Parts: sequence; structure tokens; C-alpha cells
Amino acid sequence: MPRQKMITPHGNLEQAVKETAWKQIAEFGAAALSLRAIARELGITAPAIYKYYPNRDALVTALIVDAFTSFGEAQAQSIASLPQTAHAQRLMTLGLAYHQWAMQYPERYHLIFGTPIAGYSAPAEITMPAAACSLDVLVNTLASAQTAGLLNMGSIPAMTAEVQSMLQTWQNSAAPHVHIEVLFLALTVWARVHGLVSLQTGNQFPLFITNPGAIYRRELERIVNETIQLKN
Amino acid sequence: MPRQKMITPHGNLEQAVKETAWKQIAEFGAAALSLRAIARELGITAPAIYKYYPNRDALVTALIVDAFTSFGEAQAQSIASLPQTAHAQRLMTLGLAYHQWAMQYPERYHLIFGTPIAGYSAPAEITMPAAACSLDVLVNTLASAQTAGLLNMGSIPAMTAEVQSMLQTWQNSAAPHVHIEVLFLALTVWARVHGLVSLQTGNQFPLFITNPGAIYRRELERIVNETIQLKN
DNA sequence: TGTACATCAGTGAACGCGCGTTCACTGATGTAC
DNA sequence: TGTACATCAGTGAACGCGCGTTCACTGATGTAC
Repeated sequence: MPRQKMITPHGNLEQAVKETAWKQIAEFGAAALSLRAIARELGITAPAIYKYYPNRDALVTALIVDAFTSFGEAQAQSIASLPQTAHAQRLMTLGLAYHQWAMQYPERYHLIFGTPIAGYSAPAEITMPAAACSLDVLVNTLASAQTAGLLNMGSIPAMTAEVQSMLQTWQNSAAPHVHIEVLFLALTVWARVHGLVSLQTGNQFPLFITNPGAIYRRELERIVNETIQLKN
Repeated sequence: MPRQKMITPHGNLEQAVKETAWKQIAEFGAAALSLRAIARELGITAPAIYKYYPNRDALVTALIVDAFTSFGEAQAQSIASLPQTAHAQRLMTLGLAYHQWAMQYPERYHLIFGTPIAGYSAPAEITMPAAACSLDVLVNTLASAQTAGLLNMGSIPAMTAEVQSMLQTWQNSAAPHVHIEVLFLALTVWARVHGLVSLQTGNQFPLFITNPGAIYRRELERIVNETIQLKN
């Protein structure tokens, strides 16, 4: 009985492997990702995958890079058509896009922002630029609000020397024209949003919270209101 | 060559298995937890574990319950000796204890609040009460501030009917005397704190943030200031 | 104090399984002449 | 238009491994008389 040919020939296999990998990560988790299982589902033999990825970890790394790219693009696109001066709207839209991307691709979200896969450590020189990039859109949005004098920095507590120096390092190496208060706000806005989203994707809310998305929207409004001042 | 006896006899094995399991989860992740590996490290044979746990998942469930208990106790104890009326101090202390517990037991933190283990789903009737309980201390702290008229609820956006009804369900079944605004605040304070903590335990901050704990402390101050009003 | 016996924690062999990775190979494709 | 040849994507067998779980068992312990 000849093996049925299930894949389109020639090179599309590299893409097909990644797509199947995502499917399996969604079902069994990234730690259980198996080249043999991917090959089985694609109707090829496992060694064929080695023509495209030297080993299992290389595939995981490729998936992580793709996830960061997809995330960054979703962030940038969400506000692309909004006027530069609609600061509150831009922040709100970014936050909604963050949530929506995570809901649409929970496996991708978990892979880049969830519990790290033990026994695998992503090569920092590959993932770190992607990670830093993904915060850029948020930083820029807050920075332009600050330039317009509409960023509410009153609630930021006095920073210790240590915090200041960390933020300055960041400022020097990635965002020379952005005030460190803006960087602090970006970090905390990100963390606040991430907290709710990761509780939701992980199903860790109390049972009664049947629609975490609705809670998210309220909290996002609160964050935007606390962060961006109304125009006067 | 006789096998060396490495464990204390009689019943302590149940505890020893859990301790070794935590060690291995820290190193290899919960998804890779292996009864054979635990047995190997303890100097016993794998089937011996079946005298205490009917299968692998039962062990994981026991670990999760333990983690929730440890977490809940750490929360309760942290504020046990503080005066009931020191609302801001109590919230601050709770937040610091949350962070400290997560740093001390990152594996436990990941197991109960991290990315769920794919292929394993905890029996809800066991973990859900524990999970709900673990929020209780926070809810009570905020509720007593609210009773004293010191909870800042001004920043809470108007709630949609849907959000109100979810919170009312929660209120009815678990916290009958607590206003739903307090429940909303508890949820969001938890999520904000969780966001920073999970980014830190997952090493997901930008490289420049060499001491995420310092950022956490600033942000926690900000949360407390926004949540609890100063006495007048 | 001494013996027979029940208990039961832990053993060791075995089961069937899936895994990552290697290696020599095949056979379709496309090019050079 | 036809033939010889190189390329290289994918094959299939094999490696050594660790896993969860089962089962009949052993041998130390403690109790009953």
C-alpha cells in the first residue's frame, strides 16, 4: 500500500511544518512538541523535517520569532490609521489589539509571554530584539502623548536611584529621546494589561467570571483614563 | 551490589515524593514531571510511588493543592500582625508578600498561575475552592478599607450590565457583604500585580531591567496610592 | 519469652509506547549537451 | 528532440532512550496467642 501524498511539493513543507507545530502546541503544549507527531500529521517521515530545521529546538526558535513578528505587526497595524494626536484612542486601541491578538492566538501568546519552556532556552540574540521591538509601539504612543503634554505622570512615585539607572540604560540604548518616566509607564501599562490577559488565557479567573473580556475592557478604560489626560 | 537505602522509612515517602517533584519541576518544568525520575532520585523503584498516588496526574493535583495552600497561608500570615485599620499598609504588605512568595517558589507560582499544563486538567472541584480562597485575603482587605470609607472607587469606570451581573454572581456565592466595586478592584489589583510578577518569573522583561523587583515596588506603591485614600 | 501469622511498603521484570536523531538510500526533477 | 547526468527532497530502517503502568513477588515489621 503506497503512502498517500498529503503535502504540496517543494519548499512549502517548511511552512507546513510550522503550521502543524502551532496546531500541536495549541493541543498539547509547547513542551510536548514532537517532530515525529508533526511528520505523522503531515503524512511525511520525521527525518524529512531535518532538511529544514537542524533539530527540534531550532523549530521552536523559528516559532518564537514568528510569534513576535505577528504580535508586533498586530500592534502596529491596529493604530496605523488613527490620527497621531488621538492619544487616548490610540492607547485604547493598542490595548484592545493586544487582547484580541492573545485571544486569537493563545498558543503564540503563551509561547512568547507565558511560562518559559523548561529545558529550552531561546537564543537571546534572536529573540531579544524581537521582544524589545514589540514594546516599541506602546513606548512611541506614550511618548507622543508626553510630547503633547497629555501624559499623566503625577501618579508615578518618586523613583529610586536604582530604578532610574535601569531606565536610563534602556533609554540610552533603545529610546534616546524618550523620558524615563515614559518608559516606566510603558512597562507598567504593559504589565497591567498582560496580567489580565494571561489570567484569561490561562483560565485562572474565579469561575463566576464568565466573560473576562468584559472585565478587561473596563480595566483598560481605567488604565487609559489614568494614563492619558483629556485635552483641554 | 545491594541498593542503598536513601529514604527514611514508612510514610515519609509520600512527602519525599512531593519534595522531589518540586525540585524536578523547577528544573525541567511541570509538563516533563516523571515518576521514574522522581523514584530514581529517591533511590526507590517507580512502582513504589503508586502506593501513594494512583497515577501521575494525581501527584500533580496534590502539588497544585499544596501550592494554593502555601500561597494562601503566606498571604494571610503577612498581614496577620498588622492593625485592622492600617489599610494602606496592609495592601502594601500583601503585595510585597505576593511578590516574595512568587520569588521564593517560582515553580509553585507557575504551577498555579502560569501557563496551564497541556494534556492535564486539574479537577475543578479540588482546585477551584483553593483558588477562590487565595483571593479572599485581598478581597477582605479592600472590603474593610471600603467600610472605613477609604477605598478610592472614583477611578472605576461605569460597569456594563454584563460585568455587574458577573460580579453579583460572585458576590452572592462567596462574599455577600462585599460591594461589587470592591470585587472589581480586587480582581484588577490582583491582575496588575500578577502581570509584573509573571513577567519577572518568566524573565520576559527587556534585558535592561536588571532588577525587576525594584520596578515592582514602585508600581505597587502606585497601585496602593490609587486604591487606598489617605486618612483625613 | 517464643512462635505463627497477617500486613503491606517496596521490588524487579516486563508490557507497549513514542521520542530525537543518524544514515545510506531512492527516485523524481531539471539541466547540459 | 533525445540522452546522460547531477541534484536533492523525502524515505525507511535502525540506534538508544525514557516513559507510565501492571503484576506477582519478597521480606521486614508488628501483633496475637
